[in-house]
Amino acid sequence: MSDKGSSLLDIRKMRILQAIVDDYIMTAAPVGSRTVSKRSDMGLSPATIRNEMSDLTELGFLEQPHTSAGRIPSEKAYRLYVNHIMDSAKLTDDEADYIKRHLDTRVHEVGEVIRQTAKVLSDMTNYTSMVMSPQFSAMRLKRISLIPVSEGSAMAVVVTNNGVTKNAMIRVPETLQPEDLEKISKLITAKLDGHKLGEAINSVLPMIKSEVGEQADAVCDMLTSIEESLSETDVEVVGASNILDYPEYSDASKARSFLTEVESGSYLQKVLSDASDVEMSVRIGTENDNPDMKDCSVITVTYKAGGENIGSMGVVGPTRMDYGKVMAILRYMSSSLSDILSKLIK
Amino acid sequence: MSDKGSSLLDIRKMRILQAIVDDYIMTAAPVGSRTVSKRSDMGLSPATIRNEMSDLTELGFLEQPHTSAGRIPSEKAYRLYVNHIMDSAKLTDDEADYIKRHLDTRVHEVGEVIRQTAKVLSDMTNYTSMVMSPQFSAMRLKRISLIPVSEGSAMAVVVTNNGVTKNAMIRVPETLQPEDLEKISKLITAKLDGHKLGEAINSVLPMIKSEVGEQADAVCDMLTSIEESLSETDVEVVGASNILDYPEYSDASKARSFLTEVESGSYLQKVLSDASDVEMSVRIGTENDNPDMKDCSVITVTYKAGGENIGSMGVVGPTRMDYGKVMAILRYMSSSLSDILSKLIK
DNA sequence: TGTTAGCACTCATCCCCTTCGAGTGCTAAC
DNA sequence: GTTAGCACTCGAAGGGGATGAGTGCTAACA
Repeated sequence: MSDKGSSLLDIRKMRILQAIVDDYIMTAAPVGSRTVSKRSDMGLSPATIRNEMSDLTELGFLEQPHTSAGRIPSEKAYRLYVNHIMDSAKLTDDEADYIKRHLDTRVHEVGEVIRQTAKVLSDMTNYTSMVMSPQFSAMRLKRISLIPVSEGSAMAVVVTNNGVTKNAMIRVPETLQPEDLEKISKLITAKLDGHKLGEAINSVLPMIKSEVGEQADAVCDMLTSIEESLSETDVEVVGASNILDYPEYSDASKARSFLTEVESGSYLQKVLSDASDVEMSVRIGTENDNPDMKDCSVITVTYKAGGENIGSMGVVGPTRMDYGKVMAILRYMSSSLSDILSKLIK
Repeated sequence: MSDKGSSLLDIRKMRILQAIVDDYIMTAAPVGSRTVSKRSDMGLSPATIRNEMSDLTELGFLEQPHTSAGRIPSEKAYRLYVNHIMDSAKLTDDEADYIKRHLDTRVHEVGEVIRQTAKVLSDMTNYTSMVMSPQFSAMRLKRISLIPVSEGSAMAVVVTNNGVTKNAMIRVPETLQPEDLEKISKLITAKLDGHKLGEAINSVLPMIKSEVGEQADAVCDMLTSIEESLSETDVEVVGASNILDYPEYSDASKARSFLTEVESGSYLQKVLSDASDVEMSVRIGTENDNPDMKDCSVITVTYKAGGENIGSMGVVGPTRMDYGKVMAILRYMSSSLSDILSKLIK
């Protein structure tokens, strides 16, 4: 049996597989030949479907929980479904409306927008949503202000040229006076203006050094720890408890390990970071290299501001996820968020 | 039968009740007379215990799931237990050690300390923990810096005299230039220095007004929205999924409503705010005026800095909670956190 | 040669029934 | 007042059918 790539199933098998996946996504119950025969309007008898399903099982697209149950899709099936089969759903007018109404464009702070986005995403999909805040590494700086907090520590407020801000507590030499910090702020703001922080450290720092004289080392340390702080990305996760609505997580220990993993956030953060350059990515089941997520799928999209990718967001749910709907929602949300941010941060 | 206040059970009933509550807290299973007779070294036969248990049931301290099961404590019993019966446990050396090792005193940022505290609290108790960040209303200001972000918006960084910081994005008139903001920052910092923000708005504002002339209204608006932002208290919640370890939450829908409530955070925030003046408070079951929390108990303590209460933290778990241990841990953590903050923010 | 009806077979689920045992409440004796 | 004894209760656990959804195979059909 020659397997010239999994996409080369004949049309009929494709349609049967689609019917099975669609049904299983809705019901979470193994799908039998009779059901397929009735639901897919192909005019084939259950017996014929059975033969095809048997083939599909042999090819690894279907699995049988036990002899006399129906079939459930394998990961391979979901992969094929996502890549080649599924109807790429359009949002209904109601759904688009809902998003428009709940993403309040009057909000004027980036963090608030991020939180709203996560909330809407989770409410609409009924899965767990996550939204990464815009990444600084891609943005150009406008200003860095050092504000004295106590002897030996200061808060650095970094503002980008598109109006996103972030703060970092840093240590400063105790000898530095508030006025010194103000001077340094002005100096590094003048020098860094328009650069990205990462490159600034290398190319601009030497120039700064020559001007600050004895405080050169201190300034260098400060910039380094600012850069460190800024490279930490915040992720807003909402709706983790939605997972309990799905029967595959009715087992408390499975739910527990999912929720613990989500609460720690480290894996999700990694996925979002990794996905920050592909427009849309889908990880199905064990494609997540994390055993706690082996029964989950994670779908991410990037969002932009000023034509550049500056962050990503996504949805986590059971592998039996409504891929079409979620992908449609994510696409729409991505462009909504990009619009809002572009306006917000000009 | 005269009931002169629930605390007036005779000694023997108290000890029996204690044995039952202790056992039930450990096992989550109804406790029978034989068990009590064996475990409590009172040298009484099961039959005698049965008579007492019957009385305790009549008095409302015990409940019977069904005729042939043992008894479980009622809320009233937990209340009595907490108020009058339980041994106020001491931490073991191991536990105290664990806290010392994991509350890193070298951390120099308040938010980080809060997060660590919540993590340790949840890890040690295996319940859900929550820690409120220090409240600004009680603290005196040292500095307010306005940093231009984009036309029409600025970030206000507020620093208290004990080194706690918080930021707020605010709108500013588009006509204001960066230099104006700098001037205003210096002015309000000079005037507000040492005052609490709330009182400052009323007493200091008039003075400021006279000095800023035409910008008086703008400054007033700015201060008002800063005050608004600062009065929002952040709560760090950790370990929500721990609840799934307890059999009383093996029912998915119960777990779901608990987790949803916790995720929203609004009730917990309310509890922490309400509890901010009593050293330790315990809410058992329906004493929480929130139906989703009717099977939970919430214990809170306050923490201090510079001798003043500036925040609170707590633990949420099933009513069958290890009150003695949790209260001991909270007491210890409260003083640890107070110490750390007092040092950190001098 | 692909499609279909027919049929025996499998196996999880449901329901009923029994058994088991932990626990109670009552009574009578110590 | 305390305790042993005993009948009674009732949930939990376990053991069959009965049910029915679904399969795979075979033989007939177009």
